[in-house]
Amino acid sequence: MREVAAVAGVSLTTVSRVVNGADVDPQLAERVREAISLLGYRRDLTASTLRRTDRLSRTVGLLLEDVANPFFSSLHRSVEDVARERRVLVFAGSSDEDPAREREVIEGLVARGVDGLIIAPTAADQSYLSRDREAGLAVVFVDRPPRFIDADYVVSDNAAGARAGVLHLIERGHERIVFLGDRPAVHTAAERLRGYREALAAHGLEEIIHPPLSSPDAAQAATHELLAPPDRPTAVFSAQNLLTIGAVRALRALGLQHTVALVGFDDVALADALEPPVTVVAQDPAALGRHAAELLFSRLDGDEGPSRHIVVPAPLIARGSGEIPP
Amino acid sequence: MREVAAVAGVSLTTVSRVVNGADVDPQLAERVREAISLLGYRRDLTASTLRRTDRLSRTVGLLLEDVANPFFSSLHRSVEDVARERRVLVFAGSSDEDPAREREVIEGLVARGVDGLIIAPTAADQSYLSRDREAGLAVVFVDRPPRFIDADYVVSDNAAGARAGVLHLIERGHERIVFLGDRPAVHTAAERLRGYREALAAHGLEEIIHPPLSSPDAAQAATHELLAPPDRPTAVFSAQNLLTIGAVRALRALGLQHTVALVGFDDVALADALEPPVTVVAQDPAALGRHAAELLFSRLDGDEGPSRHIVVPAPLIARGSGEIPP
DNA sequence: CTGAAAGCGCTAACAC
DNA sequence: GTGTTAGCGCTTTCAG
Repeated sequence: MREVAAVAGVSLTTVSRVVNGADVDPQLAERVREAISLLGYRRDLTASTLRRTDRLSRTVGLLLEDVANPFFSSLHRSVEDVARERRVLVFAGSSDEDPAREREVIEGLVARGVDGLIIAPTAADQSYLSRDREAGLAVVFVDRPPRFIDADYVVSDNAAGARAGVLHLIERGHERIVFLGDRPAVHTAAERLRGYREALAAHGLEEIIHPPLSSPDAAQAATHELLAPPDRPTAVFSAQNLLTIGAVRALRALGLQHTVALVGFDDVALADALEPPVTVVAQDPAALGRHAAELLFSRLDGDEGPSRHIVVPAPLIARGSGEIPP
Repeated sequence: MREVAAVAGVSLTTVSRVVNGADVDPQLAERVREAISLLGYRRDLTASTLRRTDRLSRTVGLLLEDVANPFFSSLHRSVEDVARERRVLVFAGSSDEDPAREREVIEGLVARGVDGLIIAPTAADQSYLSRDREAGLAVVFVDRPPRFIDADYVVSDNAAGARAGVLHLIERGHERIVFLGDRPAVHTAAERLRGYREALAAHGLEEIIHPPLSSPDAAQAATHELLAPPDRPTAVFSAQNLLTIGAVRALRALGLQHTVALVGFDDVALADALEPPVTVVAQDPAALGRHAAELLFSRLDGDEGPSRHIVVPAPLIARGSGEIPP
């Protein structure tokens, strides 16, 4: 920048003004631009951030459970799209539902001066962010609400979606419906379990809840074991995309895919091309991400209103597997 | 930091030394640590980066075609895992195969002072990065080699994988094998097309190449149209994960999934649970990402050797759809 | 509209 | 081992 100023024969201030699009004499501005392209100069945004009054880095952090899970990766993409319109870059990271890892990544993000954070929280408490929020950090939670801190969040309507999925089975005559889910310490898992319970309770049916599962393989093994006679359940409700994949594999391996009904929470690629196609309660990860990002940027734009909570519906998509009779 | 120094009754330098783990009198260090936790002080890495001699930000940029494509998102995850071991954070972005967007994102990344870049290139020329590399930026290309610049890269063995996939069909007696692929301007698409051609040429068979496709829907429509009699092809080779999804849907819609053979390049979730299960040439996105990240960090660690090129094999996984006879 | 000077939060040289 | 001083590259007063 010093060189640019020297070549253009102006002061550093003027170069800065040109770069930032402030009012500058057109002739001078032109000279500066020539010098810039001549020298291949590129502004150092790190230094800029350090000095500016607003301290903005045009950078946000996105902490998900796993960037490789299709649900989260499509959420990620929609956040990126909103950020891009504002020339903001996105740090992405995975917590693997490990609270220590969550904190570690977030500390790193904050230390690097991100303007805002979009977090799918897994820790039992996010109050450690309060101080940073007071210091101007914008924070929005997504997929799950935060705990012990009042903040914006965007979630799917997990309980209602699960309830609708299970009622769908009950209405078709199923009475023995097994629930496959993640650890209920996770908000989404707990809510989906609640929906399942409410649906069963409304009809006086008995709960069949498998202990928490966390991978397709575990879900496959669990399904395999649960579907052994006697008293075989007539339907399976799997509360998460990866678990649905395991359940599908097990049903197929047992040759029961046309016998035992299946409804999954969260859509899965190719679910519509399976035999039978899989009925799901479809989340809208792109909408979750978009809303979260828009909320975040509205805060960065100065919106100081009370915290906002958006609930995105999760509609049932009947495709076949959920319509198998008992 | 000034406050910390004041509270602990030491100089700024000492605080800096404690934070950076340099040699400090244990008693003083303890006082400093107390002051730090009392004040909730967190080092500003932006300022640190600006001042240090090595100018390292412990930050890298990852530019993919689309962070939401399962192939790229799992590559992303493995890059994150390698970076995490070094406490390096990852910016992720999508180019959508748009060269202008590629440059735009990369400029943003460089302006923010990333230490290195992992790029799945789509532009016709990456030589614009030369200057930054001379200035110490580490750059590794992944999925596709760079153009007009000599640099490290990690790719799948696209041609050999495609050749093996097509030969697999030929060996089973297929003579009319259609190719569905992306624009051949993209390296991967061109290589896979080459593999297809070589396999056919070796057996004197005629090429049936559909014009470039870029979405599952387009692939579905194309497949639908191609499979109309007369002269219906007896096998389909789809050269990309999203295109395979479209092809599967079309075959199913036509009721031809057990009649027309299908081999896809790149694995797809639930491919093994389809009816019939889909035979694929499986890429290893995690290995691509891991190698790329390790290469990048070895450069950042000072490796100045000649550029290295890693080719990851893409083995065929026979599952059923590729073994349907003509 | 332009320039000189101060300083963002930190680390590096150097002296003590 | 520790403190003092200078300065990374930029933006922001404040004078002109």
